[in-house]
Parts: sequence; structure tokens; C-alpha cells
Amino acid sequence: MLPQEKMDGFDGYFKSAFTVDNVIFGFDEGDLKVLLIKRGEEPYQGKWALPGYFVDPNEDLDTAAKRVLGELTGLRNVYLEQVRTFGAVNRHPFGRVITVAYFSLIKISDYTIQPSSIARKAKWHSVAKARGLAFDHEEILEACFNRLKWLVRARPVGFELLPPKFTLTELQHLYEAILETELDKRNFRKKILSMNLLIDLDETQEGVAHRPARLYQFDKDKYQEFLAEGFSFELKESKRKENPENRQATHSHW
Amino acid sequence: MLPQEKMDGFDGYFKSAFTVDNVIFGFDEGDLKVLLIKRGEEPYQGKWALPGYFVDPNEDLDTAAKRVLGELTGLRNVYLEQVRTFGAVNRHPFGRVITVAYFSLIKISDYTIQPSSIARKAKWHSVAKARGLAFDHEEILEACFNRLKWLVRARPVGFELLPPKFTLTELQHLYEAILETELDKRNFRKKILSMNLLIDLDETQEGVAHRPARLYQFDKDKYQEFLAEGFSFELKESKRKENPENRQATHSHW
DNA sequence: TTTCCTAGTGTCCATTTTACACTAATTATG
DNA sequence: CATAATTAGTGTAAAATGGACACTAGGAAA
Repeated sequence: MLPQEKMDGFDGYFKSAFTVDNVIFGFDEGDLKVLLIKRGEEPYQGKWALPGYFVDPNEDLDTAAKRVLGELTGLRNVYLEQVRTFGAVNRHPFGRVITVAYFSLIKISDYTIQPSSIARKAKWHSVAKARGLAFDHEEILEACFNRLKWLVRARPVGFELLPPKFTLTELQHLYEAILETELDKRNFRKKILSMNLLIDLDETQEGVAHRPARLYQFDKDKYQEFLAEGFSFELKESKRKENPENRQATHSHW
Repeated sequence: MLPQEKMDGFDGYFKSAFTVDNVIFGFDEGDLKVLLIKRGEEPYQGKWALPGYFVDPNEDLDTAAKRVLGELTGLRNVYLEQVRTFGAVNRHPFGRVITVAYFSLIKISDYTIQPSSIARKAKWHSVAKARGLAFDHEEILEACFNRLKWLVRARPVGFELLPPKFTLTELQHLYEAILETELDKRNFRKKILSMNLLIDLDETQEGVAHRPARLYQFDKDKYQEFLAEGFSFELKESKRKENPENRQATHSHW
């Protein structure tokens, strides 16, 4: 910051407001979701918007983001990260409002609707289909989604997004939803299992109309090691195109 | 952002100021540098600080960051990226001031000292040795340095930091300075040349007291392709320790 | 002419990544 | 109760990449 005589001379600058907006990601039914609020007031009444609120003058940014998340979902101690700040002059029709965007990852299974009036207007939306949002929230969502795409390569985000027990196929679908790509089943399994992050629970799915899959959970201790040491997940898009390799298998019955 | 009756009810929130602070990186004498300003006023009078200023009420954030950079260095069209926003309640002793941190990459050879009063207080500092900065600027510098470390793997930043003509050794030293590691000469050259980003100028250094090195420049067109497609630079730290491989070569004269 | 200094070069091995097809287990159906 | 339908689960070989590693080349200085 450059020199300033006395802060008094800068009163003209102390006329802005700050908000935090939180992109809350969840994963369900093979689909990446984001929690949105239906606005009851102007501006953008009736539009879907990211949950957010003004930052209190005596409140740190991260604290404000946690508060917004907590009031909405009742959850604490979840993954929360600042992404970027959006401050276009006219992004808010009522004045100069600069917003700091955060994103968090939660397990939808942990989420219970809160009694607050805000929370009752909340609904999960498919990230891929979330359009026509209030303010510049579509841009914010996109920035956070991009950050998540990068994060998924640097951190086993399944730990934050999946329920305690899951199948390898569910985990793969999560990666595919985030990376917006298809992955090769065998290569994915080889890779993910070689990380030694998963505990085979020796249980299987129930009530499915096909061969039941084994259930896994994350190894919390190994996970902590990863957070400390860092890791890298890289897998290329599956390149099977018009000739799926099991076409022959299907036909071999003939 | 959550619902709000009318903005009038939120006047209490419109009392914050925001600034941009800019971490300007350069590279010279094998060393990564940052441009700092000596503060002439309180608070932190006499301390070194990041160049920054209040964001004008009618100014976008990126515009403000460009303005600060331009006033200081006279440069435009340089690499500039928002990194993170710092808003701890007490980070500024005179009021609630939230700052959006940017970093930029410039060629020190392009930098000419500007006539503005601010610029005359500017000096390049070695990033490794920059300590005791004003405000939370040390934390901001660290965050930007970390972002640069990540960027160097995703983008050929030498293009932004080196003069038009450079040697491969200079380029390697740049990577080593940013990554804070030593790299293997042959592997580095293999990798960087295989990217086809460099044009061999068929010229050599002059005035050096040893075998002169070939000079290279970046291929602007290939560079644009990289920006579009993305790329990845990965090289492990050179693992030569107490037994440098050329020990024998040195001794072979005996 | 020798010393000193940095430039420059290639190969082999280990690891990782990729492409790729069929059998296994269960429920649903006729 | 046979078979159709559906998803789970498994291995290998070839290619690409990554990493370790030692000496010769060319110029200036002494």
C-alpha cells in the first residue's frame, strides 16, 4: 500500500461494502451439485443465487465464509477455500459491493436443512445446468468449478464429497463429473488403489439388480499424510470411441 | 448474496475501504526479485512495502492493479493475475482495509524508473531476503511466490521474465530460483528444447571469460499455442549430492 | 601452453501411462 | 428355473516419460 498522510484524507474510500459468496459443492446421483438460494427480494428477485452475506466490520473473511456456510447447512469443519474476489464496478445495482468467493465441499448425506429462513429457500442444483443466476454468480460458479478441477488432481477430494462408504464406481463417477471427462475403469482402479488411501470394507452393496460392488472407505490416517506431503492425480481421458472394447463380448453370445 | 430489504438498511456495511497490492516479480543476476516501496508515512514509516493503493469507487479491481503497476514501472500488457484477498480485521491500523493481492511478471530490462514520487522510492529486493515488510505484506508476498511456483509448471514464465535473448543456463537459473531447487542440466535442456518453444539465434554470448553460450529467444507463436492448450513442466530436483558426477572429470587431468 | 571456467551433449534403466476384452455375480423376466 | 440384463472386477504388454549420470568443447586469462 502506498503512503498516505492520514486516513482522514481517505474518507471517500471508506464507502464500499464487502460480501462473501460461497459455492457449496456436493455430489449425489452421479452428479456434481451446488447449493443455491432463491432470492426473495430485489435485486434479482426470484433468481437463484449463491449463498452469501455482508462481511461484518469486525469479522475476518474466512470467518464470514464459515458463518454463511454454518447458517445454511449446520456444518463446520468442512473444506473451505478462498478462490477469487469479484469487484466489477457495476456488479451490484445498489452500490459498490465487492465479493470474495469461497468454495466448500460437503457430503450431501451430512446436510440437514436448517431452520433459518435462508436455508428454507435453498436447493441443490446440478452444476452443469445452473444457468441464469443472479448478479455475476455464474462467473463465480465457473471460477470455483475450475478451481475444483485443479484441486481434484492435487487432493483426494472424494474424501470430502462422498458418504463414508462408497464403491469404486461411485468414486470414478465423482472424478468424471468434476473433470468432465470419461476415465478408463481399469486404469482408474489401478491408480486409486495404488495410493493406498482406501480401506476395503469387505462388504457389498445391497438391493441392486446386478452384481453388487464392494464398499470402501477412506483411510483417515493415510489421508492426513497426503495432505501433508501433497500428491498428484493424473489420468488421461479414456480414448474408447465408437468401438467399445466389450462390443465383442456382447456379440460373443451369438 | 443473501436477500436484503433495501440497501439503505445496510449502510453500516458501506464503511470499508479496499486496496490492491501488487507483487511485481523480476529476474536479474540469477536471482528472483520483487519491487518494493519505502514508506514515507505512518503507519510503518520507513518500512518496505508492496506497491498498492486504494481502489477508486469507479474502478474495477484489475484496472486498479494495472494502474498501480503502470504508475510505478511505466509498463502495460504484462502478466498480471489476482492471487488472493487479505482481510484480517486488524491488518491495517487505521481502519478496515481489505486488500486484493495481485502479482505481475516483468522483464527488469524493460523497467525504467518513472518520474512519479512513488517510483523514486522503489527498489528491487531479492525475494529470498525480503523480510520485515509493512502490514501483512510478507504473508502476501509468500502467497504470490507460491502462486508463481505453481504457475511455472503450467506456463513458460521465462517468456515474461527474461530479456529477449538469453542462454539456456540463464533460463535454468530462473527455474531454479522460482522452484527453490537445483535441476539437472541435461534433463532440463532435454525437456525445455523438446517443447519447441525456443528459437536458436545462432549467436553466442560475448565478453565472457569462458566458452560463450548460445543465445535463444522465445517463439511467440508457439507460446500462444501453449497458452491456449496448457502444458506441464515437471522435473525433479537434481539428486547429485556429495559426489558430483564431474568429480572424476576434474581428476582425470592427473 | 596451460589453467580455469562454463557450455554442451546421449544413453540406459526404471517407472508410469495407456490401450484394451472378457469373466463373475447378482436380480429380473418369461 | 433358464436365460437375459446389468454392472463388477480383473491383467498385460507396449509406449512414453522421467531420472541418473561423465565427459568433451571452446574461449579467456594467467
